[in-house]
Amino acid sequence: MRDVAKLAGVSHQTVSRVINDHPNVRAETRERVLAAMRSLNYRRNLAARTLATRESGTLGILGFETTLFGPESMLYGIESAARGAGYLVSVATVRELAHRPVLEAVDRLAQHDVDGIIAIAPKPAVANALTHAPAGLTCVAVGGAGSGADPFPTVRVDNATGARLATQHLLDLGHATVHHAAGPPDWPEAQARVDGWRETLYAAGAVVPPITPGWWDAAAGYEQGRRLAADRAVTAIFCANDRIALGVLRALHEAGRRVPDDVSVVGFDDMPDSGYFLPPLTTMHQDFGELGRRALSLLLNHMSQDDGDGPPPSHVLVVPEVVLRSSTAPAR
Amino acid sequence: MRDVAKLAGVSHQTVSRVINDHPNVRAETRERVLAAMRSLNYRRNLAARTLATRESGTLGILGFETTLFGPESMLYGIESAARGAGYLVSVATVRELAHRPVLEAVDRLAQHDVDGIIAIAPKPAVANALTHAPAGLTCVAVGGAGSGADPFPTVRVDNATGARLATQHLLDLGHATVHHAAGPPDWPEAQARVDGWRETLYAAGAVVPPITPGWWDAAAGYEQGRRLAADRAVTAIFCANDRIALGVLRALHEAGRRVPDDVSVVGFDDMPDSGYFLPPLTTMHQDFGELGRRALSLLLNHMSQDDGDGPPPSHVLVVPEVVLRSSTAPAR
DNA sequence: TTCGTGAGTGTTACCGTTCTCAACGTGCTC
DNA sequence: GAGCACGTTGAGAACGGTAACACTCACGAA
Repeated sequence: MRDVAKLAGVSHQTVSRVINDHPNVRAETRERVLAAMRSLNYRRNLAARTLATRESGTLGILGFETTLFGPESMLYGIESAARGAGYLVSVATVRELAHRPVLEAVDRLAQHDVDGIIAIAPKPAVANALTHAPAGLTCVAVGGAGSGADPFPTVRVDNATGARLATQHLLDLGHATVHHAAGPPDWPEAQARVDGWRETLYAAGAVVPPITPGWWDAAAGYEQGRRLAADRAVTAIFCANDRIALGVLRALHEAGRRVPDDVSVVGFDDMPDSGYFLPPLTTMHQDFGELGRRALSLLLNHMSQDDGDGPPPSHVLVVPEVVLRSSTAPAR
Repeated sequence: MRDVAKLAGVSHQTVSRVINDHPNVRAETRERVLAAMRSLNYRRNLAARTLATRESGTLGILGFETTLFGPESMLYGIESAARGAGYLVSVATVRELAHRPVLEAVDRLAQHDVDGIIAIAPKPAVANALTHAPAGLTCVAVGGAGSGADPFPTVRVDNATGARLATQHLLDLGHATVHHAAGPPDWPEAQARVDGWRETLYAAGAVVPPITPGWWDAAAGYEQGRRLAADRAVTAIFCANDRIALGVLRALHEAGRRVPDDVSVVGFDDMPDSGYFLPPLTTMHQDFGELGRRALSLLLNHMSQDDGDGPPPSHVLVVPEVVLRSSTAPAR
């Protein structure tokens, strides 16, 4: 920077002003400085800037170390949006969604002076830990299913509504009731899907079948599918996600129950290849990339106005949509 | 830091020495400093350290903005290993695997003073761009299929061998020949799989069926599957990855050709739920997390010895393994 | 004419580390 | 007992920017 200043015949401060688009610089001077910068191939040193301003131009993403489809695809949405806003993203993952590890991850990010954090927070432990983040560090939580009164902005999927839509779709097809292949009971998103499903059945005066605790993958879905396939009364199944649905489909197939002729199946997520399951899966579409972008814009919003207490945190709720394919059919 | 020094009754320099585990500090002094640090809840400012040392404690990952399974799951392997080594990872993604965007992404990372870069480099454009990275910035490429003589370290999957194993497995089952549902022809990894497949057929004296250009997803697999299903001579198909295999399975099913009774199918990748396809997919297992860890350790290795020209770059080659499930059976 | 005002620019301090080098014991060797 | 190496410590200068403030003009109003 000193070299640039010398070459342009100005002070380093003027160079700084040019870099930061300060208005009070004569156009001719600015040109001279820009020319000098070009000819010296000057690049501003971000570390020095960070030291002086306490702003790093970096955003932190707090992730969950696993191969769940949702969290992964969100990363790209966030990253590309962040790039557009001039930020780089750093990732810190936790192996376990517990208080301590999450705090440590936040700490790692804070130590690197991130300007804000987007936390993938599918379980309350993450959100709780977030409230203990250093003051002045803006956080946004995405995922999970909170009270809607969290002390920080959130972006969430309206899982209950999604589940209602899925269940109603099956009821509308004439099924007497709808069974549910549930996710892990300690995940609020899974619980919200159970709630939406159950409410819809109540409202329709349908029997509410029992559920068993599960997990998000096909293996767990297969287990549940075996249970459900054994019961000839089952004609419609709403699965907590597409991977579970994949397992359920296999179990039904092995039991000789045809989909959708004998049993209708609905998934949740609309992951990339669910249109190629056997049969192609009717499911609830979620746009995770969009979710990430929304989270980012929320974060930037709150970062810019975090002086004082500011307005109450915003809460974005995204409603999934039904994607009709071939795994559902009218009850016979 | 000044406060810590004052409280401990030493100079700031001594505090710095304690932080950096400099040997020449009296044990008693060190204790005093550590106590002061604890009581003041001192945290070293990384930006200042970066400014002084030009080392940021951050590693860059150059990714590809898409939902391909491999690249995604590598991230977690890298991140957790990096964490263990005391690094944070920053991610820069490109939308397009071309020269310019890749250079820009490298540039973004360089501007944030990353100490090294792991580039997901499935296509040569990435590797080429990497050679133009700023001098002194250590890079490692993972993926793709280079000459084995790249100027930087690489971690690669031995796709040709994987394809050979898959093809041989099908030949060993008694199939006269093996058809191939290929990936995109301009991706070296896809090409290597074609090569391995073709060589194996040659060696066995089997007919080499024609292939058509494809893509990595189930939709493309479905297209290829329809073509192959129409040909009653097809009894064995080696798919360039599991997603393609999913599409192929659907196409075969719709054509009334049973798997594995009429046709055997093998995939590549062993993605999480391929054991729950209909039928469960025999495939080539790749451990992407491990790939990421290998890449990281290679990077750290080369970073520590990058003074001078150092030794020639290492090249790691990982061989995939056959995972036998139910989509293959002896020819009838 | 005189003074205030605001645009344009420079000067100096400061952000929180590490690096370089000098200074001070202390114990050992000769 | 003098000289010397070495372990221990400190003072000051980087590192490369930004912030705060002072200064110089040109211009318009009093």
